[in-house]
Amino acid sequence: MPFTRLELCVFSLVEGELQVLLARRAGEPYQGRWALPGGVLRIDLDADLDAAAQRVARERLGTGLPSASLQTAVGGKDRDPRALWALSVVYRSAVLAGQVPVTPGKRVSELRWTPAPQAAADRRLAFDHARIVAQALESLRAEVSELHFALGLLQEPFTLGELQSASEAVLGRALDKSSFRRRIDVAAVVEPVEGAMRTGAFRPAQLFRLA
Amino acid sequence: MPFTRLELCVFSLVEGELQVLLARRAGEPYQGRWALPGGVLRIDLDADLDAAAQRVARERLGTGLPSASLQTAVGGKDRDPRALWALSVVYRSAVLAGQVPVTPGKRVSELRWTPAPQAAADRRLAFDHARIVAQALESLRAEVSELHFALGLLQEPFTLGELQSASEAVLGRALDKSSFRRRIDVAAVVEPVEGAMRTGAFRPAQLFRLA
DNA sequence: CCTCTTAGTAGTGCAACGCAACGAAGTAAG
DNA sequence: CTTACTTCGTTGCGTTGCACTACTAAGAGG
Repeated sequence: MPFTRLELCVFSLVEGELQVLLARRAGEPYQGRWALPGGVLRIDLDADLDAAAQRVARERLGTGLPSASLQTAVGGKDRDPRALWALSVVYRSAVLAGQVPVTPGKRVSELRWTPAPQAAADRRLAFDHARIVAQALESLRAEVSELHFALGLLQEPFTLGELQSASEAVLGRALDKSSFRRRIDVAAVVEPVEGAMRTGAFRPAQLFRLA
Repeated sequence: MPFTRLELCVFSLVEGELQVLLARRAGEPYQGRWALPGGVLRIDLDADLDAAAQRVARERLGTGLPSASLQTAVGGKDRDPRALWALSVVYRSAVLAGQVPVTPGKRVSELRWTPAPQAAADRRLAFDHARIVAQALESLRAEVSELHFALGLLQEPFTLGELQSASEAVLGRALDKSSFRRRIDVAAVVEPVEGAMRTGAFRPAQLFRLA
């Protein structure tokens, strides 16, 4: 049986930019290096993979991740110095950076938000985690392109302007306002919150929630 | 460490229909029932997950699967009577039914091609394999919709008519000829084999291969 | 009242798609 | 040889979808 781990790829919008959560490793191997938060699979504690992801999140980040979902699996020799053979199940999640209080837990000395494209290309990341981030980022972008919004990236209710800004941050490019609204409309992915408006400096905007 | 297996979801076009390969189980558990061919992960034999998929294919089906690729992973309690906790890595592949000589190997008493939508809904399949087939079918259809053709489903060279028929068999619906050819053209996914034509009962057709 | 900024809505032109029809190239039958 | 039939491959056309531009709407602040 291989050494079996679970890694978390947690995305968030921090300062209007898509960032991924990295953990500084408190112990060997790769002590002091940045890596995805993760832990070993515990068949005595976890009912299934989803439960394992929640447990690992609580242990490493001090919080659960309601929107976590299975991303992929990687496995092979020489992936981890602790074992001849290592298998990693990768979970992906999107959270509100301000809302979810991530605090360094067991085996983590520090947590940091890093711009996602930068982390995906960072060769200094421990293990093969840069490749894992790259793949998760690609998959997140594909979903946002198809208007399957990552629940958790935005707080409900939200305005269409906020939804568009979030999509642009994920995709890394500007979108056309009118096209975006038309696609949102035909896809019927959001519904207006009757009577609720976001008031601010300028014209109030209709608030929406996911349908 | 969990009990770690690898399952194979092998698709093919048999009699113009998309079918999936099922294996009748020779031993317990679920003896005599139909299931996806699979086997335990062997860290002493496999360099990585891809290599493990090839080894399992050779042991159970008597042949390798050049086009196999990772599909997903499932894990949890009570998935397999042999262990408290079982983790399955799922591989997906597409092959030419006639070309690949599948023969029942170790722990398999019989092999059978079953229409994919039927297998995906068959509650009599062992373990949670019906759900796995359903998910793999959905993913295969998404790829064919985007003209990322499953290499292996067709023998090269092929005619555009054959490619369209194969796509229709996977998707389970008819496609428009001129639209299909236009999309193939702009995507530049195939190139003509100069001078090679398929002769048959009627007008010969240009042969193509993947670009 | 005017200006600034953001919210939201047309209009417009191009590209893609579905549908249908047509000529081309071969076989098969009379 | 002529005709019918089948598949291959292309073309034309109406409709739909999409991106881009430009416009109006609504509130804040001077």
